[in-house]
Amino acid sequence: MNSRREREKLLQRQEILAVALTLFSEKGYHNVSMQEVAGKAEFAIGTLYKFFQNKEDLYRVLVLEECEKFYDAFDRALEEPGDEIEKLRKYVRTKGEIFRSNISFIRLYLAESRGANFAIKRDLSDEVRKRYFAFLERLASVFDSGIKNKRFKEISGAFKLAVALDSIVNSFLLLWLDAPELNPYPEDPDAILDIFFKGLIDP
Amino acid sequence: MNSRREREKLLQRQEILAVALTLFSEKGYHNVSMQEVAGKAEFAIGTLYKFFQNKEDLYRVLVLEECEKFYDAFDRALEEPGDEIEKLRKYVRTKGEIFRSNISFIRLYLAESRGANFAIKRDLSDEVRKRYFAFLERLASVFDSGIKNKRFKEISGAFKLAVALDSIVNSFLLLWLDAPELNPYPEDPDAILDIFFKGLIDP
Amino acid sequence: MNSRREREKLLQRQEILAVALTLFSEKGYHNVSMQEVAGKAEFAIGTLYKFFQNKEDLYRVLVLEECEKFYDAFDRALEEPGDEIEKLRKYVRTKGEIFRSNISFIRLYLAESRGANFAIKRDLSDEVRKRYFAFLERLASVFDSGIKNKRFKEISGAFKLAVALDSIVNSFLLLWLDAPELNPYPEDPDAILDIFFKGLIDP
Amino acid sequence: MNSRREREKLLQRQEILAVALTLFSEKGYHNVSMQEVAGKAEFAIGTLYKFFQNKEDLYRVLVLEECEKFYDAFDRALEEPGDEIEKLRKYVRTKGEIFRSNISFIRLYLAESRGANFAIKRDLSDEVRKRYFAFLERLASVFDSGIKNKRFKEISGAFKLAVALDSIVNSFLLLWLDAPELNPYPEDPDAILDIFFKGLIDP
DNA sequence: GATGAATGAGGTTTCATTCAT
DNA sequence: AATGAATGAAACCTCATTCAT
Repeated sequence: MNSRREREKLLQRQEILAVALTLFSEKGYHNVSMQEVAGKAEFAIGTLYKFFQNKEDLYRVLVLEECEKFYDAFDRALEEPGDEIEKLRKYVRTKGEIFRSNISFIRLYLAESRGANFAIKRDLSDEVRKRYFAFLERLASVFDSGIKNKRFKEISGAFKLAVALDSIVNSFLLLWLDAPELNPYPEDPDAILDIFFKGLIDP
Repeated sequence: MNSRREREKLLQRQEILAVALTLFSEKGYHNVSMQEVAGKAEFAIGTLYKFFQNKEDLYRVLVLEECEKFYDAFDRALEEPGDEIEKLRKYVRTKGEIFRSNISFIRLYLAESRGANFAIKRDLSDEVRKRYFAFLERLASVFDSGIKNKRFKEISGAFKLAVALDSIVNSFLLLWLDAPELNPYPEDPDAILDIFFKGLIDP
Repeated sequence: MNSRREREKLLQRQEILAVALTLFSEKGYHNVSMQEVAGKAEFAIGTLYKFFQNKEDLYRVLVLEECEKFYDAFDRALEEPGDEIEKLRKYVRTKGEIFRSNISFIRLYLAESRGANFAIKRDLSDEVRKRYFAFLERLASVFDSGIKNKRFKEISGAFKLAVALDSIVNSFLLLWLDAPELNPYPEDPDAILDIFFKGLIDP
Repeated sequence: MNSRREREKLLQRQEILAVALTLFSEKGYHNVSMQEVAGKAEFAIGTLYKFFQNKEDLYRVLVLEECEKFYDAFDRALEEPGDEIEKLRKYVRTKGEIFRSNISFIRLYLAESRGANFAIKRDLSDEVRKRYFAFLERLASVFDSGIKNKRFKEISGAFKLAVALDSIVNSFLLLWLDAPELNPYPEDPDAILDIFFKGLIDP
C-alpha cells in the first residue's frame, strides 16, 4: 500500500498551499514570485510545478478550496435545527469565527468575491461568485421561510434581505479587521443581528 | 503669462488619467503597461514620466483624485438642507448616481476602500481608508443627530449604523453591477433605505 | 525626414540577423540562446524583442529572407538569355557561387528544405518547401522546353529531371563542403553538368 | 547462467530504442523529453539511465544502430551476384524498401548523414558520415568495375558517380515522402535508374 | 520640452539528471 | 534492481525606467 506516500504528498501540497495563502494574502498575487513560495515552503521550484500546473493554477486551487470550506461551513450553519432567527444567528456566529481564524484569507476572498481582482482570468471570479450567489439563495430561503411563518414582517424580496445581511456582517468583520478599536463585535457577534433585525421581526 | 501652457498641461494630465482609469479598471494595475497607457493616450512614454514619477504614482494620483471626487460629492449630499432622513436619502441617491456614471472606477474604489487590493504599497489603501473613515464619521454624525432628535430609535452606536448603511448601499450597487436582473435598484435608490430603516425610525 | 533613423534600424536588424545566422548555423536553433545572440550582437535582450516577436520569429525571418535571396538568384539565373543548356549551366554556376559565399547558411537551408528540422513549427518548413517546389517547377520548365526543342532526348517527366539535377548539384556542393579533397568541383562547376547530361542531350 | 536475464534486458533496451525512435522522428530531439520516452516505453526514468548514460547517448546509440542496419543492408545489396547494373538496381530497390518500411527514421538519417543536424555534438554526425563515406566508396567500386568492364562509358570519377546516384535516389525518396502525388517512384524503383543511366551505359 | 529606443533585472516555466527508498 | 520525487540551472520573455537626441 502506498498510502504513506500519498499522505506525505498531501501534506506537502497542504504545506505549499498554506505558504502560498500567507504570501498571496500579504502581498497579492502579482507581488509574490514562485521562487518566493518555493523558498518559504522549502521546496525546489520544480516541486511546485509537480503539484500545480502553473502559478495561476496554484492561486485558483487555493482560492477555490478555501472558499469551498467557507461556504460549506455557512451552509451547515443554516441547516442546523432552530427557527429562522436561530439559523441566522448561527450563520453570523459561524462567519465571525471563520473570519477570525482565517484572517489571512479574508482579503483574498473579498478580492475575489467583490470583483476587485484582475490578477486572474475572469473564470475564477466567476466560479467564486457563482458559489457565493448559490449561498445567498440559501440564505434568502431562510428569510423567505421567516416571512411565510409570519415571524418576519412582510418585507420586499428575501434575496435582497440576504444581500443586506451578508454585506452588513462582512463590513462589520472588516471593520473589526481594519479598526478593532471601533468594533469589538467579534466578541459579541449577535449584537449586529439586533441592529439589523430591529424592525424586521414582526412584533 | 504662461497660463495657456498651464491649461494645456492640465488637460494632458487629465487625458492621461482618464486613459489610465479606463485601462486599470478594465484589466487591473498589473495587467496594464505604461506603454499601453502612453499609446492609448497618444503620448510618448517619456511624457508620462514628466507628469507622474512612476507607474505607482500614476495609480496613486488616479485613485486619490477620483476618490476625492466621490467623497466630496457624498459630503455635499450630507450637507444639503433637510432632516436626517432626507440627508441619508440624498446620500444614497448621490452614491447611486455616482456609481452609475463611474462604473469603470467602482471596482478600483471598492478594492482600495475595503482593502482587498495589493496592487500598491499599503500607503495608498491607508490614505484612501483614512478618507473613507472620515466620511463614515460624518455619516455617523447624521445618525447621532437623528437619535438625539428622537427621530430614530435609540440604537447602539451611530458609527456602526453608518457602517451598516454604507455596506448595504455598496453591496446593492455591486449586486446591480454584477447581476442587474436581481437588483433593479438604481432605478429606485430609495427602496433600499426603506428596507434598512424599517424599524430604525422611531414610530 | 527620419530616414537616417530608419537606415540605422535596418542596419541593426541586419546585424542581429547576421549574428543569429552565424550562431544558428554553427550550433543549431536549440543550442543558441537569445542571451547569446544579444550578447554577440552587442544589444540588450530587450532590443532583440523590439525587432522580432520571439525567438521563433527571429529564426523564421532569418530563414525566409535568406531563402528568398537564394531563390531569387536561382530564378534570375534561369531567366538569362541562352539555350536550355546554357540556362542550366548558369543555374549550376550560380548555385555554386551562392553556396560558397553563404556556407554558414547552407546547413540551415538544407535542414529546412530537406525536412530534417523540427526546431520550428511545421509552418516554416512548409513555406520554405513551397518556395522550393515553385523553383523546381521553373527548373522543370527549362527541361520541358529543351525536350520540345528536341535539344534533349525524350525523357520521362521534366519535373523529375529537375529534381534529379538539383539533388546532384546539392550533393556535390555538400561533398565539397564536407570533404573538399574529394570534390574540387566548385572550381569547375560545369563538370557535373557533363556527367548529368551525358546521354540527356540528343545527339 | 543468467541468459534469460540478459535476453530480457536486451528486449527492454530494444523497447526503449523503438519508442525513442518514434518520438525523436516525430518531434525532433529537442522536443522530446526523457520523461516522455520513459512514459511511452512504460519504464521509470531511472531505468532509462541504467541503459543509456544520458539523453544524448540514447540518441547517439539510436542513430548509430539504425544506420548500421541501413548500411549493412545496402552493403549486402551490392554484394549480391550479378553484373554492375544489377548490383546498382538491387541497391536502389533495397534503399526504396528500407525507406518505405522505416519512414520514421528517414529524416533523422538524412539529417545525420548530410550534416543538417545540430541536435548533437558534431561527433555523432562525424561517425555516421564516416560510415556513409565508406558505403559510398563501396558504391564507387561498382561503378569503377563497370567502367573497367566497358559496361559503362568512360566517365570522370567513380566516386562522383556514386555520390550522384545516391543523391538522386535520396531526393526521389524524399519527393515521394513529401509529395507522393509527384513521385509514384517507390512502386517502381527501377524507373529512376533508367533516368540516371540513360547515357551512362555504353551502347 | 518631448520623444521613444534601449536597457536588463526579474518573472515564469521546463527538463535532464540524481539518489534515497 | 528499479523507481520516480526532487532538484535547480537555464531558457524565454516583459516592461518600468532612463537618457541621448
